[in-house]
Amino acid sequence: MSEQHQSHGFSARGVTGADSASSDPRGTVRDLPQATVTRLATYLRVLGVMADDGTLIVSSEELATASGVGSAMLRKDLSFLGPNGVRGVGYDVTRLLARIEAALGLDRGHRVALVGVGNLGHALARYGGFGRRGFTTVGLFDRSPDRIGTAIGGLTVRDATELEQACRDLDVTIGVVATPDDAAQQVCDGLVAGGVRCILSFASAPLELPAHVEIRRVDLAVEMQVLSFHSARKTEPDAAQTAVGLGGRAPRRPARSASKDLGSTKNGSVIAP
Amino acid sequence: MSEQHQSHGFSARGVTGADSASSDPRGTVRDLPQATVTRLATYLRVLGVMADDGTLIVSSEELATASGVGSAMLRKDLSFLGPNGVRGVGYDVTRLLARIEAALGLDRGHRVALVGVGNLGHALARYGGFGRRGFTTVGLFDRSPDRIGTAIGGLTVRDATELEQACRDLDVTIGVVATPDDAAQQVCDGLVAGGVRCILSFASAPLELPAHVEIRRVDLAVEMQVLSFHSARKTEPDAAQTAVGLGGRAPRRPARSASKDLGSTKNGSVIAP
DNA sequence: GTCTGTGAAGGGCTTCACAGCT
DNA sequence: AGCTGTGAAGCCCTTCACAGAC
Repeated sequence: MSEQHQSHGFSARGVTGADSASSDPRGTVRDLPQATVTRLATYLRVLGVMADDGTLIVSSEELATASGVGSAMLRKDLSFLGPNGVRGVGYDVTRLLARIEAALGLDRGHRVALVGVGNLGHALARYGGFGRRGFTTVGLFDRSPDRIGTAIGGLTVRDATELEQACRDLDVTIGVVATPDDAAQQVCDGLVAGGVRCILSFASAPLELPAHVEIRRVDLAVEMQVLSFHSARKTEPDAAQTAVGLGGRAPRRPARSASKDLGSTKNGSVIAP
Repeated sequence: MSEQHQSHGFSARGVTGADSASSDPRGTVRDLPQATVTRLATYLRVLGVMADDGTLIVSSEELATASGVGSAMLRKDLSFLGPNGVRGVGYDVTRLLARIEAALGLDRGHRVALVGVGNLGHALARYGGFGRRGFTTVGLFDRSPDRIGTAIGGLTVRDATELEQACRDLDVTIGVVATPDDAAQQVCDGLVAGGVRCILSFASAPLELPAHVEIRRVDLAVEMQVLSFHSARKTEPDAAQTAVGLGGRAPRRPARSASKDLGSTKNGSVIAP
């Protein structure tokens, strides 16, 4: 429906749909590159610290450095949200913060259901991180009789068989799966049946879901194995490399997230400079 | 140094260094695309299940489907390890498993130090996932007097001030940071000083490290916020979409990892089909 | 005939470099 | 003069389609 507008420098394949291009008068934005979405969350965090410090204005260079990206990429990321800065000056910290929050939909508040309160799930339930920035945990579920009925962080663990109905009743928007692999698919099915369309899974099992459900997986085993590869690439080399690594007291380099959808460091190379 | 060899269809920018191209007679492989490394870990898991089931031969189509990727991509990924299959037949499960394990350096065994045994760290310490597949947790550290001296999963929590020396003594190859943000940089410095060159961080603070240190970050807040964006993109739309979502009982779609370095689903689009 | 291995085409993301506003 | 916003170039990755081995 409607017409392409194509107001930005990219092609038309972002992460939204329907109309493409810019942002409507209010906060919502249409069509952001996947990689940009991931980084916006990073900028948000840095901006939060700056706001707390009382910083009022920040330049793309400063914010980029603090976020561990290049200033050009930062500017392009922000440009997808429409004009956000003042040329010759910089960005208004508070305004930019609000702009990104709106773009990520954090201003609507999210209701989170957590399934599986074993080792990891229990830690997540008590983890404050979910509570902040617009996320509220509204339900805990497990299938173990030992855990059902126990209280964690103010919530009582419910029977996983109630999951579907509870998701509807509680109006859950995001489901977090922290169960063993063998239960993950079934749990996801329950979440989806309950109307949940966004899932964060810590199970390593591959999951099948309807196309309209968005899933993100965090697999610790994969992360460790990727590191293992890089470790191997540093331990056994045919010499030459440590020479470089030590020669000039290698300059510090900002860290890039592993969970980003794209380009960890930026180029994929990890060889000595 | 040395010469480029360029035996594969890609350009010369993989993730290793020194010589490029193929694999030496033994297991080690030089120059893999970052994205391929991440997926190899996924294949490994699926192959493990198949091996346990007694499957002897698997085709690229089968393995790809079970891993949630396209068969062409799977074949290209595997081709970086050299010839692994038999044309007209498929891949020998056991052999491929061993090949990937060797390529990821999992056959050397890794010694892991975990710093921060609070909420999340405690769960990770007890999490069996690290223990399997060649990873051995050899040290737990924290700076809280309440935790130092306690035992978790057979290990005693040590004072974080001992970190640097302990990393040397224990020959730690991978450090896991599960501390609060304000301690993360200091902990990383300690790990690096102790000779650790691969770090997995759960802190959301950006970290600065020497260029020869590989870091991967898992940031739960970022994951949640990315989901928030997608949730917003599904909740408020201008109609038209639910129609599609329900119309044909949307076919199941394999899940892609969030923690991959590249292309979650493959295209970045999340609009209705 | 079947299935692997791979050049070539296509797409998305990042980097560069500069136009444009203050 | 300074800094943002952005076309264009380049890079890396994915997908296609087929040559090649069994």
